[in-house]
Amino acid sequence: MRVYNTLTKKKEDFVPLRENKVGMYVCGVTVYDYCHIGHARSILVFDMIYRYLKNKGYQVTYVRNFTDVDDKIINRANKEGVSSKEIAERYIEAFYQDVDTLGALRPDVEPKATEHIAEMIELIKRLEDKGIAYKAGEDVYYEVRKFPEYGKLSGRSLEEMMAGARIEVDEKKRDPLDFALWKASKPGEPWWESPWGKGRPGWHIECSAMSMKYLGESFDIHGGGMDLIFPHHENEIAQSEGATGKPFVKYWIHNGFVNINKEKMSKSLGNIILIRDILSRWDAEVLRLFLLKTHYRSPIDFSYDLMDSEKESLDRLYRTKEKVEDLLAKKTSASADEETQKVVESIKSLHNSFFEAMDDDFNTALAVGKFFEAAREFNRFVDRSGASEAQKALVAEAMDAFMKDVQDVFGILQKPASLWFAVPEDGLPLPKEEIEKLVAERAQARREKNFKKADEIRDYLKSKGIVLEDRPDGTTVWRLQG
RNA sequence: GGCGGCGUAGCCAAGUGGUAAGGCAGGGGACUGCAAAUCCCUCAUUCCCCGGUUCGAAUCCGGGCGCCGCCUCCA
Repeated sequence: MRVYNTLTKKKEDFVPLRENKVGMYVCGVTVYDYCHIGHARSILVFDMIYRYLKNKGYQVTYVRNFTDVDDKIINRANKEGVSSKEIAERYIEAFYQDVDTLGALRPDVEPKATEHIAEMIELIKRLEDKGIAYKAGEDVYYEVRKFPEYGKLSGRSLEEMMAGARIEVDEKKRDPLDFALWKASKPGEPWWESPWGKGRPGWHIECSAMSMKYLGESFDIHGGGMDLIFPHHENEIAQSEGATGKPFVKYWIHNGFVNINKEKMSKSLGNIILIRDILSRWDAEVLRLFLLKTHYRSPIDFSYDLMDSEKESLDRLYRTKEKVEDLLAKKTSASADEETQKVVESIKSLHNSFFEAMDDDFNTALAVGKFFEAAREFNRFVDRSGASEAQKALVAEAMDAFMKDVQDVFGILQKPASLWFAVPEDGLPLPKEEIEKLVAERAQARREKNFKKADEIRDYLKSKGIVLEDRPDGTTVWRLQG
């Protein structure tokens, strides 16, 4: 398996530090508001990576934190006149609602910053002892000039950054790029006792402290959105390696951004789309497929139209799944004849290509394409050949094996097809009884060759948004349009 | 100003030296009483433009145009 490493700017062979074990840390969210589509991408990209590593047999320890002490939380709390704790708890709960609906697997550990203050203080003390951190007033800063490799992740030198610095010069800092490890708390802010007085941690130190606590001083994968490369991850490296003298992370993985109409989503542009808004309109699997069809490092442009067309794609895969389910239900023991064998081999070969694509830096777009090709092979055999049900079932088994991995790794096609196509009991354009009565009437009319009446009924239902599908066995199924 | 990315069909998108995956939409056909679904064919002689390297380039090099991100909180 090869993985693109932000640190080296190259694809590298993936070799975990400890055989068969993978430690993975992903920067979670600051809990001061509802999560948006950008968070969803990061969550789902790393969910896919976590799922794939497990699927390949690695023993993965996945850690994702909550930043529950931060300026933005404090501001929100003050604005609402409640405690920071209350804000954090509220949005942690909202976060869980969102990720659960998205079908993202829970990480193995989900540490909160406020529960690891002691570890952070410990780490800051280590840096202080080494002379890398300095106290300035009640604050403690990291002295970037003491870490010669500062800038290695983001690919810039201190000199370049100094030249282009738009950072306001803080009198207390020795250097404008120095960053806070510990901040003295102002009145009304949460605080903890520390060797430097009452205060709270800087943002970057929590990830160094928590990742090393749960994964060790050196671990395999650290991920997050592209925007975290600088300064957050750069500072994490400086803190961790500065303290331990050991390489912090082997592979840095960063996902691309979600844009709205080619523009970055931002509060100031007012183009934020929340996860919960999307999930009220589409099933989470539609969003997953939408994201999967673009490589995780590329920017992706979100739009409702694109989601609609992705829904069409998924429906198609579910129709295929429906046929697989039906065939497996009545499977019999038979050995494959020559034609069947050919199709089975072809599907297996595509199944294999799926893994090859995934092994190449998680090329989900290619991998999804392979599954669509297999679906076509399967449909062609099942709907067109004169093969027996037993032979078709053998092909369905090969397709099912492929689909199991797609479900496992991509988190799509997880429902029974009947559930996917199930119509809601309420909110139907017509009462369910009436629809079924009309469908039965039409069936009668068709038996009597009264096609005029049959078509009238079908057109009427169509005008109400109900589509009929006559099966070869004489039955008729109905579905809601799009 | 510094650093980085991108530009492939109507739309989305994979492909980084060997002759353009896949999906959505569209057109034609098979199937069907007619449809729907499914399948087949079709839909980029060409990958932003101009030069160059090469037997061979969407892929490498040089120049240009356009879009975007980071350098400040940010997934």
